[in-house]
Amino acid sequence: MADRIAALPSLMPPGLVGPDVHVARFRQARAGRRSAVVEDYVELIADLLDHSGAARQVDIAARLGVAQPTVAKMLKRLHVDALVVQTPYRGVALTEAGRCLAARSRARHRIVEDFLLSLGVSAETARCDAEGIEHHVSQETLDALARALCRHHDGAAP
Amino acid sequence: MADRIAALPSLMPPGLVGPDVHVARFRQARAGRRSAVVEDYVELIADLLDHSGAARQVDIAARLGVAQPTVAKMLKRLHVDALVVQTPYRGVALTEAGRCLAARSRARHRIVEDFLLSLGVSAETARCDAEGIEHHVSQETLDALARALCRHHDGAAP
DNA sequence: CGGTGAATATAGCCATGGCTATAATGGGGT
DNA sequence: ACCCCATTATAGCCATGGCTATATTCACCG
Repeated sequence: MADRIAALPSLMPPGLVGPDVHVARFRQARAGRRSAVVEDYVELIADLLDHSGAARQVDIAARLGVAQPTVAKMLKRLHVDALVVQTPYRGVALTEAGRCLAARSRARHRIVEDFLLSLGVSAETARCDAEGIEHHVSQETLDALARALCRHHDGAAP
Repeated sequence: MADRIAALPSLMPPGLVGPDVHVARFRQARAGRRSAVVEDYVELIADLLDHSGAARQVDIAARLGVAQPTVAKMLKRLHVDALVVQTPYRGVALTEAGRCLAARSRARHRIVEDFLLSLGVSAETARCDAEGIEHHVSQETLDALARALCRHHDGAAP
C-alpha cells in the first residue's frame, strides 16, 4: 500500500519519513508544549524572587497576562509537582526542585535569546521568539547553539 | 569569555523587563502553541497528499501518534476553519487556504531543520527539535536563519 | 480595636485536544 | 450479489489551562 511505498527509501522523496519516526517527533513536540507552561511559571517566579524578593499571585498574573485565579490554580499544580511551597495568603517560594528547574529554564532561555541576537535579530523579536523556542530545544541543540555563540563572540571580538 | 557567558547564565541576575513587555512575550508564545497543532495537521496532510495521493484518517493518526477519533474531531475543526474539505468516509483534501498554510509551514520547517543541521546537530535531533521550534519562529528570525544558512553554504562550498 | 481595601481562595464555566467504546458505512473478494 | 472488515462517524469521558464572579483573609490605618 501507500505505507509500503513510503517505506522504500529509494522511492521516498525527501520529507516523508517512516510513520514511527513521525510519531516520535510529534510526541516530543507535544511533550514540550505540555512542559512549557510549567517552565514559564517557575522561571518567572524565580525572576520575581530574585528581583523583588517576593512572588505574589498578582505579579505573576500581571506578567503572564492571565487572570489571578488561573495563577492560583497553576500554583496548586506546581505544589503537587513539588516545585513550589505556598503559605496561604502569602507569596510562593520555590523548592529545591523548583530552583533547579528554574535555573535550567533560565539558562536555556538565555542561550536561545543570545543566539538569536547574534544572528542579528532585533532585541524584541529575540525575546518573543526565545520564549516560544526554548521549550523545544534539546540538550544537543542547546550545546550546538552555545558552541555557535562562542564562535561568534571569538570572531567578533578577538 | 564567551564560555563564561554561555555557561553561567544563572549568575547574571536578569534585569526584569516591564510587565507589559512580559505579557506580550507570553501571549505570543501561547498563540504559537495554539496554532501549532493546526499547522502540524495541515502540513502532514499536504505531505500525505503529495506522497501517496490520499490523506486518510488512519494514516494521519498513525503519523501523529494519536487515535483516529482525535483526527476526526480535528478535521471538523479544520473544516470549520476552511482549511480542508471532507467527503464522508473518504480522505480529506486541502482548500486553497490549507495549501497555502501547508506551504508556509513546510518552508518554515525546512529552514529550521536545515539550520539545525548546519550547526552540526544530528539528523534525528534536528527533525525532532524543528518540529517544536518551527511554530515559534517569527518572520524576522526566519529570515535571519535563512541568511545564516546561505552564509554557511557559501563558506562550506565556494 | 475595628473597618476597609487589596490580595488570595473558591466555585463554576468554556474550549482544546487527548482517549475508549461502539455504530455506521463503503469497497473488495469470493 | 453479498458479506466481511477496514475505515470513518459518533458518543461520551478526562485533563489542561484559560475565564468571571464571589467569598475570605490579611494588613494597615484611623
